Amino acid sequence: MAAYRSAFLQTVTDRGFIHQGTDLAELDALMADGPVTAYIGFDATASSLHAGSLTQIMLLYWLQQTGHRPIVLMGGGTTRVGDPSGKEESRQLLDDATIAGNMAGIRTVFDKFLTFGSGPTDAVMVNNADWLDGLEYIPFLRDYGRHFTINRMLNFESVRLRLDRESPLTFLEFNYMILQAYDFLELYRRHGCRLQLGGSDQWGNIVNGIELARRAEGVELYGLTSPLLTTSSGAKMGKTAEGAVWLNAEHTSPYAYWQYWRNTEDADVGRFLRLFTDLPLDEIARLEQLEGAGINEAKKALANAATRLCHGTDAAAHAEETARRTFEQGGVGDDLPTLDLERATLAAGVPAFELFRRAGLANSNGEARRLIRGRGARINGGTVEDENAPVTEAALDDGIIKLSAGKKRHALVRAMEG
RNA sequence: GGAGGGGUGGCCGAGCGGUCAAAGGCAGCAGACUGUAAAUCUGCCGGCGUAAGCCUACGUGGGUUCGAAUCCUACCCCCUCCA
Repeated sequence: MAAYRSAFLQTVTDRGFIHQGTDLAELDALMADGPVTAYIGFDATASSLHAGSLTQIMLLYWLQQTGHRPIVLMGGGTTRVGDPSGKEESRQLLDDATIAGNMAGIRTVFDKFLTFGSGPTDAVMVNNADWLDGLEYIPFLRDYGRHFTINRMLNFESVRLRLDRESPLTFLEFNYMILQAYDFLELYRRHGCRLQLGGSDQWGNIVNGIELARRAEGVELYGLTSPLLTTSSGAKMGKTAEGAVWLNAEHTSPYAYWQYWRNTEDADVGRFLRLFTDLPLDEIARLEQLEGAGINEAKKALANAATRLCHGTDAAAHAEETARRTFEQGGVGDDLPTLDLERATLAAGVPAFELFRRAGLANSNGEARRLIRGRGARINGGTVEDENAPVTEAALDDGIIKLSAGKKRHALVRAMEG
């Protein structure tokens, strides 16, 4: 592995973030020399980001930590176009209000990982709608269209994929890559941005931007991509039963987030520690050595560190404590999802299946029934035998009832006065 | 514009007048085994209902029929070939 002079390149290389890059030696010299401004583009198709974007977020995190300036580029303009991306269907177009709302949500995620401001290494968030919306067709074609040859664009993987499958690729989508290249140029002009980071699927777009800047401005820009991640068993990052693992507490609670990382597959622990935590590499090397059941220590360290970055020290400690009490002591922790019931309701009795549904451990009464019939449901640790049996205050143990669906999913029921 | 093929449950994909809430696979949930892991094996896997049963569902709207995912018809969308 090459040794770099710049802390950034050294760090991200050591941690496994780098898939490929342009002219790494030159970039290294540039970054060793002083703060460099770099960006990653995110689209505004959802109101938050999920764990699948974490690699990119961590790249920006390390960028800032090593003394450079991150730009978070929101694709407010390009979100309305849609990346070809090899998918069969063109992406659905969103309206402006939705996009604006999504951007605000995403900003709150980045606030956890980056320091925003106006200092030399403070992060900024910009919206490409700021320059894309005002583009005029003819001048744009004349000034920039000349730099793109169809011959080359047809060779990009995202395009070729669609053409090979003879799946229609609209001109709208085809333009996405031009607009994205233009983003890089524009960020260079406005913010002196020299580097674009992104997933390996963005390589073509990044190179396009570099190419365009060279022709239009005679300037050398750089690009780095990170590998596309899957878990060792091939699943996409950041997906679970409930869907995506979100990075904001409203969508995915810190406890659920902690659990996600705690349940990492053995084979992924080392890799994830390097990518998704800020733990020092020698500490990670030690954790990686653990074998058998000992590897659970490493998974806890992973969960703690990842949750701390995303939700803060307190939330991480809470989540860990809840997990400890719940799993290691068979007890309860206060971060567990909780259903509050009025005392009178509970006194009257609630059928077991209904209670499981209301506590969020089943999505429908039928699912709750099946869970119970399959002997996967427990109340205070005891298997529920009768799906219809009413659960009353008699089940209250120290003021709460602990419901479990399987070994991992737990919830609490509390009685409230009134 | 002409000719042909197709739109089925979260996804893929069978079914082509009743026995179809719809084969099979994937994903998911639960059980066993474990270490809150993976792999493996087993069960479950539209909604409501204790149940009988009812409701919703096979692109959309009409229709034929005792009965339609299956037949007819109009419309929408996708694909292939020809111009």
